[in-house]
Amino acid sequence: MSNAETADMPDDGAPKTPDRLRRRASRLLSQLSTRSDRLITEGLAQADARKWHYAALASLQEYGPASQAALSRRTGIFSSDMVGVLNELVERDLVERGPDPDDRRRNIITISAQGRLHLLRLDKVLDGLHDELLAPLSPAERDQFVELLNRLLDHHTRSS
Amino acid sequence: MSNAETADMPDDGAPKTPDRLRRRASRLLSQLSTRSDRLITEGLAQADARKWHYAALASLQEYGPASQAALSRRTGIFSSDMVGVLNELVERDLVERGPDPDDRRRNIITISAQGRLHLLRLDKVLDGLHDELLAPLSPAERDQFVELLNRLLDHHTRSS
DNA sequence: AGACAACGTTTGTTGCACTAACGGTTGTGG
DNA sequence: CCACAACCGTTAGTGCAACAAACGTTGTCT
Repeated sequence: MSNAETADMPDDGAPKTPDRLRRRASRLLSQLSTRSDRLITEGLAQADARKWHYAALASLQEYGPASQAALSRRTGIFSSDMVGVLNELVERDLVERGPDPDDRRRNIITISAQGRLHLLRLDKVLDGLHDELLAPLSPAERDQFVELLNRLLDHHTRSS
Repeated sequence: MSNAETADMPDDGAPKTPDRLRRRASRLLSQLSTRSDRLITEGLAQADARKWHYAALASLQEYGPASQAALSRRTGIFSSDMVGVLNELVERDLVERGPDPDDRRRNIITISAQGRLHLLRLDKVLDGLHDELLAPLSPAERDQFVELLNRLLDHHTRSS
């Protein structure tokens, strides 16, 4: 009976967030994630791109040509969604999609010169956006934040 | 020409995530958030609850009876969604919804004894789930993680 | 040969964040 | 007093991301 405010005023003034909610990592994560998502999505839209474009291009750049299935596994994008992403990338001449002569089930996706260039541009854009996203954190804190996220994500992807 | 693997093997073996993606906080956030969301949602489902139930009950417990609009502001739930949440809570006798005699536009929502009890149970459930969610982190790291999240979220809710 | 798995694709489902519009009510300015 | 804006709760609907199901095609294994 000592913790709750049960005074006469039932309402507003300062509509503050309950303490319980400010302590739950799950809630903070989902709230922050939607803000972050919106920021990134809008930022990339001005470069005529989506975050999945970046994921696919980055994967191609770092690991070389790959099949759509391999791309799906590396980026976490579902194959069903990968189709559309690659359609858009092909449309923009950022990648090329050709049949694999050794395995006619597969397509081989290759990044183009324009694709590499576009990837560099997107890197710049994302650098700026992340500066905005992580603005209140010092460089050291940003690194630790990323490290904690990676540890958590690794843990939850292994046991899936 | 020196960084990409352009060997003969075009494909799998170890479908690892590109480095670029492992460094972007936005991506880590959204990936982790979906895992976390699923974990919490499934866990709460076994207690016949959703995360929004918790948010509403917590807000009522900490700040006392309130109108639906006030609840919306405090929890971040949209009024349009609040309707359904409260319907479910009323159905379970966890809250009571009555008209405000002083302002006939409003409803006054009050948490019931059962509601308080249910909230305690949910706290226990969430404690367990967060133990699972934050498993790889030490207690100190968990605290710092939550603090960083709060700082970021505060920053991005002020400037909205 | 035949069973089975992987590939790319289409289609559809679910849940969430969010917008738009509504009738009903209140407070405000003139 | 009365027009008018602002707020309330509610309904309906949009857009998008994460995912599931099924398909025909192609490769692999025995």
